[in-house]
Amino acid sequence: MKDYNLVDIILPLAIADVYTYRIPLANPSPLTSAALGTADIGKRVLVPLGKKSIIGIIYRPHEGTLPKHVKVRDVVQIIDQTPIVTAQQLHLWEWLSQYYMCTMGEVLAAALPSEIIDDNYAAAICQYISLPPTLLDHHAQEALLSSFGRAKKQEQLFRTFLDLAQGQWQVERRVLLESSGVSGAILRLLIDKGIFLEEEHPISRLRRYSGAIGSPHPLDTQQQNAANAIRQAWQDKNVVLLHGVTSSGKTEVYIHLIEEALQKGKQVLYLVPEIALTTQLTERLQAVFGSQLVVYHSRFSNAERVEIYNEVRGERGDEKSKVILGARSAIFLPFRDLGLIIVDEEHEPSYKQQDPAPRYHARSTAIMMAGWYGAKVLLGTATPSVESYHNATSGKYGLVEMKERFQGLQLPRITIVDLQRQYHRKEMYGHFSDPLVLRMREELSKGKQVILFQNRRGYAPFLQCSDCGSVPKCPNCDVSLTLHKAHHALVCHSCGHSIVAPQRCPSCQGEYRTHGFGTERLEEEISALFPHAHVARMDLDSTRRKDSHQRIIDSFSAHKVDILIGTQMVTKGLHFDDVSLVAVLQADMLLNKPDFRSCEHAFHMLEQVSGRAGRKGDKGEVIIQTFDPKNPVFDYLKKHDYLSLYEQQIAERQLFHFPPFYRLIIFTLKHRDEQRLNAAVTLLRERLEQTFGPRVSGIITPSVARVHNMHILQLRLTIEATANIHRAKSLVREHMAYVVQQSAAKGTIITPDIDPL
DNA sequence: CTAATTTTTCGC
DNA sequence: CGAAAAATTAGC
Repeated sequence: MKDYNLVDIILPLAIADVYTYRIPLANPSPLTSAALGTADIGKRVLVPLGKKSIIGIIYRPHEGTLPKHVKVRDVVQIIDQTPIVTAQQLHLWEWLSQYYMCTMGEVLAAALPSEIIDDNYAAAICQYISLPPTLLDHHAQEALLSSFGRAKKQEQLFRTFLDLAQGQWQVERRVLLESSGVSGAILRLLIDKGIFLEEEHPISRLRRYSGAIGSPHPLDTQQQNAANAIRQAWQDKNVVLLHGVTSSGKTEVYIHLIEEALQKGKQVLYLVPEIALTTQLTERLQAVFGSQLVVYHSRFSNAERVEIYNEVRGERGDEKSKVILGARSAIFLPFRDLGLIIVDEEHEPSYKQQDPAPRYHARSTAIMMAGWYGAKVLLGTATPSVESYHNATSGKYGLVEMKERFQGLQLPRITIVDLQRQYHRKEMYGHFSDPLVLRMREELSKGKQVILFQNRRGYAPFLQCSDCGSVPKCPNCDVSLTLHKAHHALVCHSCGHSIVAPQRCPSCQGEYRTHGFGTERLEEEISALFPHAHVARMDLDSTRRKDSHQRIIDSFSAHKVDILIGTQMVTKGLHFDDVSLVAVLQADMLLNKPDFRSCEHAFHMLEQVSGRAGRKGDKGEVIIQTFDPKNPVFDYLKKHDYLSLYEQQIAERQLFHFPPFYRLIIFTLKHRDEQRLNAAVTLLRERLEQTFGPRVSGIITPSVARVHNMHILQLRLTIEATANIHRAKSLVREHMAYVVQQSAAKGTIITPDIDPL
């Protein structure tokens, strides 16, 4: 007769499998019976691991036999009264670890705020002092005051309480002691006498909106039609793609659909690519949903994340936390009644987590979740990803279009400037072409604002000695160092390594010349060209400090700044009424990436930037400077013709075996030692080729072939979309396991990236 | 992830 | 040659 149960525990570590532990049943000692509740799935447990103890999650009862060499140990403690991870969450974790080829532990570590896993989980407590019911009456209080007699301190304490209580009959303990100046011992005495009651309340660290709540704006005809079409499409499809041009008023459509989900008692998950960049959206949602809205992203403090986690999990009927606005990691929250998931700006690459595993795509994951929860998904964007548009036109998703800008706003006029011609004719001021300078002058003199976009930070991407031609490189990575003039530094944008910028070439004493330009350089040129304009720069360097990002936006919004220079950051959903001109200083970097998505990405980004131009009244203008004016992307952009771009892209994707017709897996192999790396990549290629034949690429040298002193090589596996992907992945797993076992390849780190961007 | 164990490197 | 540093592996 066995006196224990075996359970599989997920540990928050990168270990390949779940570990099995025993839950003792018979003859519990007083200690263990107190520590061991029922071992339900989803509860946290404290288990021994090596010499230490660690918290994990009960995953399932263990089935089958264990390998001989493992000696099963006992669970130390079952931590929770009720499970903190729902069955649906565990299902999600399972799917993620299978699909994206990572361990359950890696998913767990990403899914739960670390404070839930670290033992220090208790909510912060605030102690309040209140009165027993018998003393709530005024006469009873007077009678008590006169009975204090010689006990002056006690009387003083009680009077202070009455002053501070102000009808609430509740004062924070700390406040009462400080303002009465009485010692804690006196307070304890009165509590023991039954004159005061002591209560503990958890303090909330959530900054919950408490301002006025308004109703949603009424929808115009186009918005009304869109909302109806979406409802209609949801009748027989789970996912609808809402393709609406910039400022067609998609947000109000979302708001109406969210309201409907809330009325059915459902929760709503509203995903955005970067929560820090969406103050305007947050404010709008708060104005409608008030305290029902919570904002969640991974940069919140752990305490806040734990609190949101618990509230989302809260019991049915709880009026709070019904709408969760979050970045991609919000998919991990313990929803009870998820009815709607909105994926705003669905084309944004930041929905895919890149570096630490799990390398998941929040859009794909949201669509899977919707199936399990019986929820609906709305993908919204002005520039759909080729994948989503393909799914929509092929009938897998519903498709709803909004083609007019809200209140009859016009789409901006787009002008392409040929840089080669401009340089040839010497019609350039630094990096500004004549036509651009001219248009900036005109707009600034009219009191309008200008946004300049350059997707590169720093002063110059590299220096070169004019005598010997040497270029300062990062000692740890295969990249040149970027000059940051303000800090007199050369910085590696790959690993962050930074050195003092040398005045002259250390080997030949030659002078350095700068090559290329970043936002910092533009800022310098602008102040020479427009000495009277107020200029601000928004990039990673100027927004390091907390709130500095918001401060730049606020001052630009308040028109304290005339010209805003920035990287990608300025392209994201901000609305400024006075911006009449947006310029892209050099589009070529976007176009010339060796990547099958570069054309699509360039279109997304340039279309998003253009969306910043022209709000009220006039038609806005966008000037794009490029050395490649004949690139077809510009024709699509000029006409705001997404459809033609899509048709051209999808044809190319089919022709060259790319998604959505084929699935990709990219293997990145890293090793400090180049020889071992070469051995490993050759081995892996051989093995893969045995089962996948010509679907395996040649060895790929990435554009940065060494980072942090690790050499990097890649392989790409191209699998037909119709193939059995589970079978393929299990073969891939075998090959990877085999290669890292071989002594010639020892120490190679192989990371598979499923559906790479 | 941490701790223990094995391998490599390095200084005298 | 032995100590110190780095790499590797086990943990249920």
